[in-house]
Amino acid sequence: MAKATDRITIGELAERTGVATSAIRFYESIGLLTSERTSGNQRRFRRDDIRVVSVIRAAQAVGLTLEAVAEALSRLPRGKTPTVRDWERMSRRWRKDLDERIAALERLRDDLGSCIGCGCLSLQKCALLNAGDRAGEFGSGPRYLLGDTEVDQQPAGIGG
Amino acid sequence: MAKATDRITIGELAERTGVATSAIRFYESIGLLTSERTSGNQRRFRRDDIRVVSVIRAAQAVGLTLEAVAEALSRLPRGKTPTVRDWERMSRRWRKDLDERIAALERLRDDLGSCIGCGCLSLQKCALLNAGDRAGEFGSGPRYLLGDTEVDQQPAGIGG
DNA sequence: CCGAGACTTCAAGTTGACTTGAAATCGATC
DNA sequence: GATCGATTTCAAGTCAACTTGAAGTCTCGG
Repeated sequence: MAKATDRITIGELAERTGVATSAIRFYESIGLLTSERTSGNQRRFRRDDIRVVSVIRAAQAVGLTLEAVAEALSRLPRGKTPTVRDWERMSRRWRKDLDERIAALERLRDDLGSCIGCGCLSLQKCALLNAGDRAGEFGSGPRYLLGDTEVDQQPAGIGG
Repeated sequence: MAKATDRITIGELAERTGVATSAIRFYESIGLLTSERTSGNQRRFRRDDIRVVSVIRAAQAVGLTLEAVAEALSRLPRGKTPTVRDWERMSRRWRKDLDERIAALERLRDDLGSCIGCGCLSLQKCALLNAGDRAGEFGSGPRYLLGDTEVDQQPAGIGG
């Protein structure tokens, strides 16, 4: 599989994946993709890279950073395109992240719900607001809301 | 309520909310908070602002941008601290966002699940990967994975 | 063999939510 | 009234994930 004539241009890869060429170059620059060059220095990707790019986007959709994707891809045999088995392994791992992320949001939703239900804004029990008011005692803000799961949400401040 | 002696310094507000003073100044700079000044030009916040900051953080935890928070706060009577009723209104609205966000992630999880279950990586049916391979026909990438809900995920590129 | 359009590199810009640093001033305490 | 930590302003830096622009080169259909 993957004959030499199978090579595609960056434009084709972009079209097939719906990802901008600039993004693809960026992915290559950080090592998520590799390519060969024509005699005229133009990139030629393998058809399989369509799948790699799709995997990257899927991972991002799950909420993973490109760094995490790189980590996952680096576990594959050198430069190999993910196979069915590889994909299964990855998606299983990513699913765990997804589940945790969903759980965190549901936790938050429930907190919101109890807030609405009990009118606890008076700062006695409100799970959301109380975090701020207890900070004086505990020395930490509402951060716990961001989930202590290993989903590697930003460490302290919300926006990196 | 809110006597003149009730004013707190930025440091105190920071400590009580677990938010850095620089972040608080930033919030004020974009109009999320207001303060008065001492004769020596130092900020003095109202005790109530602890709650405002907590609301800001809670909103962020729900996934809202500061712009959205500003929008929500601007609906309050001029410069008023959110009351129980205000908070209920806000949290109800935010909950809708939360629900949509959760739904999007669950959709994604289910797609992942069917992928894992059916070994469809061969690009026949995989909801995640197929998006990339069908792009040639539809002219759009795996973007639908990012959710078409009004949750205002980034429009096209993932990282704005 | 030519021209249009795809491709190249590299630096700089973008967005959101802040943080960091410098240099100066304030204010509470001894 | 000195001291020292807290506070001030403002510009610039950070981070992720790209995008944009400029200026030049390649490729392919006719």
